[in-house]
Amino acid sequence: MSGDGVKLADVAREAGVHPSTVSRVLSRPELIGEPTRVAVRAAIDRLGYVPNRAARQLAGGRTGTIGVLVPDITNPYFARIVRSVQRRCGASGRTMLLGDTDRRHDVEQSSARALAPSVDGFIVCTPIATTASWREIAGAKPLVFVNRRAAGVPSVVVDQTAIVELAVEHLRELGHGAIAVVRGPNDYWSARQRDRVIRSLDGVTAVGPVHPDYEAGVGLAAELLDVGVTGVVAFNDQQALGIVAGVRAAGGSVPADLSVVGSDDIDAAAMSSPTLTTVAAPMQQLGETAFAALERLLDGRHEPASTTLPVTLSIRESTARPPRPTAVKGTPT
Amino acid sequence: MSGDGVKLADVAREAGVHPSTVSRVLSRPELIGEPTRVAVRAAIDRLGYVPNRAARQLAGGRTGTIGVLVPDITNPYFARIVRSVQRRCGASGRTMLLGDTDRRHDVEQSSARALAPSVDGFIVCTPIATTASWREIAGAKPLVFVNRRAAGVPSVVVDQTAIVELAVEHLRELGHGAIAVVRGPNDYWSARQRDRVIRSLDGVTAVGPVHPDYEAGVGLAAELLDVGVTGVVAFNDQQALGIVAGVRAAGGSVPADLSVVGSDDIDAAAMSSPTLTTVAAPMQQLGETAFAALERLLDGRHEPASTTLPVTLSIRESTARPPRPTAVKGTPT
DNA sequence: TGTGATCGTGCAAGCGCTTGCACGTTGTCG
DNA sequence: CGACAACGTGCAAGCGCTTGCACGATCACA
Repeated sequence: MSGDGVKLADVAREAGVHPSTVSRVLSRPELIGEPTRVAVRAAIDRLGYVPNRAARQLAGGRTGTIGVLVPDITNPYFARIVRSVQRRCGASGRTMLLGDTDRRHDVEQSSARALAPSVDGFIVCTPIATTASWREIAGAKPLVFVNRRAAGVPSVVVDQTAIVELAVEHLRELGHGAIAVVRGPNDYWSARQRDRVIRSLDGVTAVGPVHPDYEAGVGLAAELLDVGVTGVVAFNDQQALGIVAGVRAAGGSVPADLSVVGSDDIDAAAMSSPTLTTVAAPMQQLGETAFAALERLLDGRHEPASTTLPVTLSIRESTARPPRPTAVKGTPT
Repeated sequence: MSGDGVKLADVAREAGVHPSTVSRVLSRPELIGEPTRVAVRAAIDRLGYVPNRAARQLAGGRTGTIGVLVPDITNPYFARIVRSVQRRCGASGRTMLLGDTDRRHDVEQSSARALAPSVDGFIVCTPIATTASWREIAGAKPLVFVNRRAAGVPSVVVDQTAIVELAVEHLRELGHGAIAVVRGPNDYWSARQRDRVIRSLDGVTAVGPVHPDYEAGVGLAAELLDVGVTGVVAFNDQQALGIVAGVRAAGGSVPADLSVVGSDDIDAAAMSSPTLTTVAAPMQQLGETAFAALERLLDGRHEPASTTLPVTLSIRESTARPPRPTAVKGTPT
């Protein structure tokens, strides 16, 4: 009821024990005898005691807080990750400090540095594949990367290979022969992964690099139509939606003139028209896995392992058979 | 460069002054003589000193952190607000603690309580219009409401009246006579505001209450078509997009058969097809204004003022002239 | 019944910083 | 030229909690 302003000492007095005993009931209950423990617990919620984080951190060194860095919280992809991390935090009594780096690479580093003293560890979502300066931070504080791998740093990524393969395979099955895959920015880790796959695929045209957003997608549509492909795999859903809009603006239609596959499966993919066929990324799982990995690090179980999460194809309306089945584009024999 | 592990005392030694002097250079520089101040500042960035938040909070009482509570961070509306608050925080050297309440009203209260000891104040975004228990919290910690008003608590809201009026007016100008306005959930503050306006408008049918999301919008479409309205004002953009999809699913078309106006202007509104005419809410400004209000509170300038932010109509493709201009629906005279 | 191991709790020293107070210097005025 | 006011800086007492250590009680075993 009261709740605020109650401190450890008050609880101790109420329970008739020493403050340190109360402290231990909270942090290492197994050390305290059953009856005392019960009494202290009773006193705690009778008084509505909430530990003072600052004091706890100062004394104990641990903050009970983890920092999450994302390039842009308004991007539903990251918002989903953040939400799942936040939930996990709540469930384990931690709090989450969010840092939106505004897509600026330099901001990432500086906000990491600024947050560092107030967090136990970081979950860093950044598409950009620079590693050097992160090592310094990762060395000092536990750190988990999301969606980008770096030797020696634990990370959770989405299977970029599968994204491209699933999408292309789907288009092929529909009968598409001339397929384009849009490349992402050169400095994206995921883009590099995909590039590798794209190169390994026959009869697939790489387009770009193109920025993974709606506007860029719109701008891309005309080119795609010109090139004469009948199916395209966008870098993400926003871009895919842009392509759809661009095709329409150019007087074409999706999927009649061009089949479009997105990537991620953000909410808007199911809300668009036509609804977007896309390779769904397990964003919630990304967050949860990253959180679990970080917790393990915090518990001292060092294991800079990297997890790759699978993706699934979500078939909707933006893909269909090509105007007329084209022959597989390849080197004429 | 080193940076971490450097403490006040180190800086003091480096600069050849007493720790308290360094502390004052940081918090109340005007008390310190010019030369000393300069020397200390130099020492600070030579060593890359970053103050320890926990210690600072424990000693000073202030946390330098503000808590932001939102119902759902994956909702772009709130994401935008959060981002703008976060930016302001960064600019003023504070940090932001994000609490996603998962749309659960009970979670709001408990996470507020849990966060309370580690923040200087709150920005609370909650559509639900319960006040009682918040008073307790607001009494203890500075608090600013976003998008809901409550006597005695400073708040920043969007002009709900204008939303409905602008939208209806726009439809009328296009020649619509039979206009429906979708009501929001009864416990939303904004819904109650809008209800008042709706009632005051002649020839406007209130529909609902209907939940403000995509699915609900889809479900609503058939009913709207049946009722015979030619224009509808949705509660928000997600719902509007749902209505568009629902109309299409029912074999109709937007805006040919039904003009749809959304509210908020989330990114998806411009990315949908047809693009959505909507009443744009200044989400960034919402966040900034709330932040400014909270800062003023923190500075002791008590002023439980309430700000109402204006909205603007964004005309796009989802509204057009009705099939054929209908007579204004009203009581036959 | 004596001895040592085991368990439960108290004790007190900080964690890194802020801040009211005291003290020594200058500068100012009569 | 003495008294007094700024002014600038040092001093030290905490803020609320954690934790290594010490200590008394209890128990098992010989």
